[in-house]
Amino acid sequence: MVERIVAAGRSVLVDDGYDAFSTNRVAAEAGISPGSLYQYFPDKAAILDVVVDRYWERVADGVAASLSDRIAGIGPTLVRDVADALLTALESDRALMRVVAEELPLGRNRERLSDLERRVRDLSTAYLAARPATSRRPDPAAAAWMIVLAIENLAVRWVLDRPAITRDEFLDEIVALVGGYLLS
Amino acid sequence: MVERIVAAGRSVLVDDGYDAFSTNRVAAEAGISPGSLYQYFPDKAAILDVVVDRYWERVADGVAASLSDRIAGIGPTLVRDVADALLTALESDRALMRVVAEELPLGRNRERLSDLERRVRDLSTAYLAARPATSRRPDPAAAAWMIVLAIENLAVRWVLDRPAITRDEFLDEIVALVGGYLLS
Amino acid sequence: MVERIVAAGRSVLVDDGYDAFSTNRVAAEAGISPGSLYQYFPDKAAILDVVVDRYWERVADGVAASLSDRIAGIGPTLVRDVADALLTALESDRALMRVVAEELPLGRNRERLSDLERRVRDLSTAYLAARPATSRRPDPAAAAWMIVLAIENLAVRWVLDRPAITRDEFLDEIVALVGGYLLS
Amino acid sequence: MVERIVAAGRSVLVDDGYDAFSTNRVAAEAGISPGSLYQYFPDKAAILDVVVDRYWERVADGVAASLSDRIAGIGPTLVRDVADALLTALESDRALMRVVAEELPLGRNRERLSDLERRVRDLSTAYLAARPATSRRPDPAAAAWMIVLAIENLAVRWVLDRPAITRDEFLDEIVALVGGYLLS
DNA sequence: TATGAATGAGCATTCATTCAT
DNA sequence: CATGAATGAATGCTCATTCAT
Repeated sequence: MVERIVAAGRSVLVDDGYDAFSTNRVAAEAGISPGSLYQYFPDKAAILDVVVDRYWERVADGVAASLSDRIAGIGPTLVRDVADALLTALESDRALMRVVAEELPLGRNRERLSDLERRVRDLSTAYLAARPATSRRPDPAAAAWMIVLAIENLAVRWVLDRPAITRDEFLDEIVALVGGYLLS
Repeated sequence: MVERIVAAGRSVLVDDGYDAFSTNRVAAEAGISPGSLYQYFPDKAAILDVVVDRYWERVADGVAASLSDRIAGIGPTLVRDVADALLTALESDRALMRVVAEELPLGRNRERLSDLERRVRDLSTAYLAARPATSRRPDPAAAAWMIVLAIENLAVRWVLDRPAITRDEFLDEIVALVGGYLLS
Repeated sequence: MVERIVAAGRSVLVDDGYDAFSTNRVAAEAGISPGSLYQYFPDKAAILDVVVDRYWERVADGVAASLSDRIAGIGPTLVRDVADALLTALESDRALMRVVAEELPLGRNRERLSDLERRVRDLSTAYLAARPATSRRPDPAAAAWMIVLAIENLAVRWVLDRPAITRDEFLDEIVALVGGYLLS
Repeated sequence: MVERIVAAGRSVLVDDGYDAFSTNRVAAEAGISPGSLYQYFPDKAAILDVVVDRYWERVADGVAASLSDRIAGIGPTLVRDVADALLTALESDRALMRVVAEELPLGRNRERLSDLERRVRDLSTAYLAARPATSRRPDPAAAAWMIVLAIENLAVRWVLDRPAITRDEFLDEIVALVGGYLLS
């Protein structure tokens, strides 16, 4: 039932936009009564949160999977593969992403997003600290912070804005950005 | 009077948040009657737009000033100076920035922000195209797109998240990021 | 509940006039909250329409009943009986009629009223066409139009203005008006 | 200046309808400031009243002229001529009449209209009382009341509804209506 | 006299939430 | 559990009127 409501929430968000995301609308879409919503969620914001969380969770899972794949045998394509995974995850539901990224107050995304960022950042920090040869940056934590946010944001914008760069070119640029940064 | 209303709008936004940004609340803050708002603005959104526009305008002006200062005698500190200017501009009203960046639907920021991005991007593209020596990146437009968005977002996040990096360190990292990228 | 609202609407109209017919006023009179109005009516106009329609419906029903009673055995008192029925129906809620006729934009009454007029006119036209002996008027449709409007308006004005003519005298005059007209 | 305002009021009424008849709109149309309206009229209703009064005054004048023309040498075409004059007067500003008759609360027309009705009714009563031969109706005042209202309303409706009767036919019917009535 | 900015009570309408059934 | 009618505070906005200039 929670599933039903969350799915309805996603539909409303994608089909009608954030402004139409009212409890009545979601309940109607879910085929239940407005009152029933409150048996499963404390308030409207909680429904939205779950819908949004689910999205970022999916993204985080995609990236994490790629990361743990790679962590075993770290290779020269680590960055590219992670960025690739991020792009793939982001694109998995572009309709929802558009609404989430453009119509929702950013704050609503923050907590989930911070989790993802923190996870990847911690991993990166550890990686950089463990392999001094890969980086000339003085502060591994700072470097990880820079890299993670830069990649995340560029990936989001690339998906959203569809600039005149192909996916492969974009990944090349990401690799260049990270590689050049670490070694300079 | 427009000033009074805009100032009141900023106050409400900063003090009470986006959800409290109602016409009555703004009018009360401005010490005028709700009806008077409509002598100067066609509707509520227009007030908000001006408040937000003013902020981004200030940011854009700061960056543009730094850019035109530097363009005369381009030196090795171009990137650092621009990033510095951006940070300074962003920090000029951090309270407002927090609300603008976290509570407002991103879409509302987009137009103004896109202007700024485009201006800086075009300038950067031209710069890169004119001085092939500064960059090994194959596509100047793509490189400019990468750099501008990366700097912008990192700067915003640095101001917002106040991570454990000093301002100077952060600027160093930005310089390293851009420099390393262009030369790799 | 629809009944409750319509009754409240009538009360407000009768007691406080058209200008006081606000959704809040009607809701208060009905002892419900403003929001509840919208569970049963799409907007304020719809409430007013029902109140007014109900009145004219009652009038139409009264006249129609008298008409179908009489149509079986048409007699010399047809006109008098119909006018009598009209008067009775009109008088059934004189307080409401006053507001409906004097404070409402005529346009709002027109549709309902036109229905009633058309029904009676069509019946009259058929009657006159079928019995040439009853009328020397060349055009039955035109004659029916004249008669119906004349009676309707005179009846409304008699009820509203309460002139110095008794009900019976008034009905006599109506009979004379119609009778004289048809035979001249 | 009063003229200017009244003319502006008429324009607004005719061009934009009763709902658009706001003090600001009228002032703008008159090319003056809203405040100046109140130098010449106590309130909005007063402006509307004058606009409407002017219309009915013109109608009354037209009818009165025809009446006094005819009163000298009364002839068999009295009724027809008066009805003709009424029609002409009514049609003199059909655009305004439409708004006045369909969008305005009837009450607003009443006073002026009552004047006209009373004048014609009194004249008719006197006429009928003075010439018993012209009427078999027992009560001249009642007969005058009937006739005046019937003609007035039929004329208004004829102008408004434009039914399938020519002007001449309509006048014939009016004559038949009145003539038949008085002699029956 | 003329102005027009300022007023502010009032309006129709929405919607997250509750609770009796 | 589920319902959905009922809620009512809150919203954005209007406009007849005033009054300092």
